[in-house]
Amino acid sequence: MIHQVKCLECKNTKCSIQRYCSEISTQVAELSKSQSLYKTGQYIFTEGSPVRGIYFIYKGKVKVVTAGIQNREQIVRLASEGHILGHRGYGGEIYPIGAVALQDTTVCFMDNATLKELFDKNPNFTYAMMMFYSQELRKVEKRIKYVSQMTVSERVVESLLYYINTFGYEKGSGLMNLGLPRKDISALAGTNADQVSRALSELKRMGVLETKGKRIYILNPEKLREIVSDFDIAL
Amino acid sequence: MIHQVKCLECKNTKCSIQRYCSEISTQVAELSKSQSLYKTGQYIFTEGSPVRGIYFIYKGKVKVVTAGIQNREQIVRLASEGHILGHRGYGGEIYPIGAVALQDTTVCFMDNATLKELFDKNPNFTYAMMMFYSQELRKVEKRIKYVSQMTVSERVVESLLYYINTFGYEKGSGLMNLGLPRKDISALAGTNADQVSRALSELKRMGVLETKGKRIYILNPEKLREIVSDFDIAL
DNA sequence: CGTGCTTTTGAATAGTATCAAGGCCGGTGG
DNA sequence: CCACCGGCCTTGATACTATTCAAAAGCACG
Repeated sequence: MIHQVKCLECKNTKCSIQRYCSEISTQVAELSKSQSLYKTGQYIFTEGSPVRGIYFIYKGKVKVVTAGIQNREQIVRLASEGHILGHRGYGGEIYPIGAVALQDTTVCFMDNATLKELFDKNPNFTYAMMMFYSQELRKVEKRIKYVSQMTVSERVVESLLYYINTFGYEKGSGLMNLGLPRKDISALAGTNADQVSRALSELKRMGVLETKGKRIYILNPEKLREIVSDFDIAL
Repeated sequence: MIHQVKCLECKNTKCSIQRYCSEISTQVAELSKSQSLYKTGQYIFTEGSPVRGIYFIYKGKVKVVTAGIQNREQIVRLASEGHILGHRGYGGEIYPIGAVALQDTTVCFMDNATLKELFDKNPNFTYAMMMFYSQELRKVEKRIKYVSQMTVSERVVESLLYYINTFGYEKGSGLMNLGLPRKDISALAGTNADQVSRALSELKRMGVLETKGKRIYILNPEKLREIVSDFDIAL
């Protein structure tokens, strides 16, 4: 629990609460909302724990994970400022996934009861959330498609693209923000660190990127997109 | 367009409209709803076509498909009586998937405008649909997990289980309703017919099922579940 | 400068897709 | 009723891809 930013004063324009809830409701929310800081590597909530509510990322970067077979970590989603966490659990008993801070991250939390009250008082908010879920569903299904039909190298490329779309990279050098270890890339691509290394070496030979230790520099994002262009379906 | 069943007289208790919309709204819906019959093999809507609204299965069985690489068909979902179709598209421009009747199927159609009106007048309906989307999201993510971590044989087992959960099978003989060709099983499991055949042979040797031509008899559903029990996560 | 971790690469192994051939139905027409 | 045909199913051989294990090299940190 840290310095509290009130919804009414919040500058995060991506937050659905601010956009779709009337002022009165926002004040209701204020009462029950809490804001917390999580340090790099810390769990915001864990897979299998009871659903207490929904989180909004105020600032920071997060990976959403699930434990696969033999407890191998699988990254389900990357999220940053303005994104919602824990919505997959809403309506269920326990969170089917966990969320880990990739850097120091501030999140707003709203418990189930408050959330329900907001839904009841703001049909527009409910509608907006429904549309959000619908969009998420389309995204996940696109993901299913590439997970099941791409080769390992292609999945690595897709992961890199997803990564720079979500977290960005330095326009000049091409350095990817927040050096993601190979282990994380492999958890995103659904393979192991060895294969990621091979795939990256191949991409180096093609001249689309450069690596210096664990740092990855994207030199030719266009060419990256070309590699997986066959899979690009309308979202 | 066939014999019309009015929402108010509809006996389909699974339909969300009937459950969550007030009587007045139901009458509004009545005006714009249409009901159509699709013959086996016929497309209810195709991937890539503009989103006109949402479909509800009144009676029948449907597969939801998407074209993969090299136009290889991939089955995204199986649906039967009471299930919703086309909701993934809602809020988007075009349907990201298509729907094909697996047997003669009657569906109710509701266009975007009517749907929006129902949402506006029935917050409970919006809320129910939101919860539905949330649940769908959890399901699809469970699917991602098994698609990316199971072996081919395991995916075939999972497909069979999914199939009998959705469409059922004769309790006595174990005969699966609606003989699904190997090609469809492979489209569901994300592989080809050859591999499905191998997996089925293996299952035959294990004594969990029997085949007679294209017909599949499930002898030991419990043992089937055991095979993939490592992947069972809470939904 | 070690020390420990991550990355990279090679080699062996396992798993999967593809191709081809043969067999088994299921339907059609003589 | 039976013979034929076409399509689907099954299975083997082969090529390819991915995983695993092991070892060496590189980097980060004290």
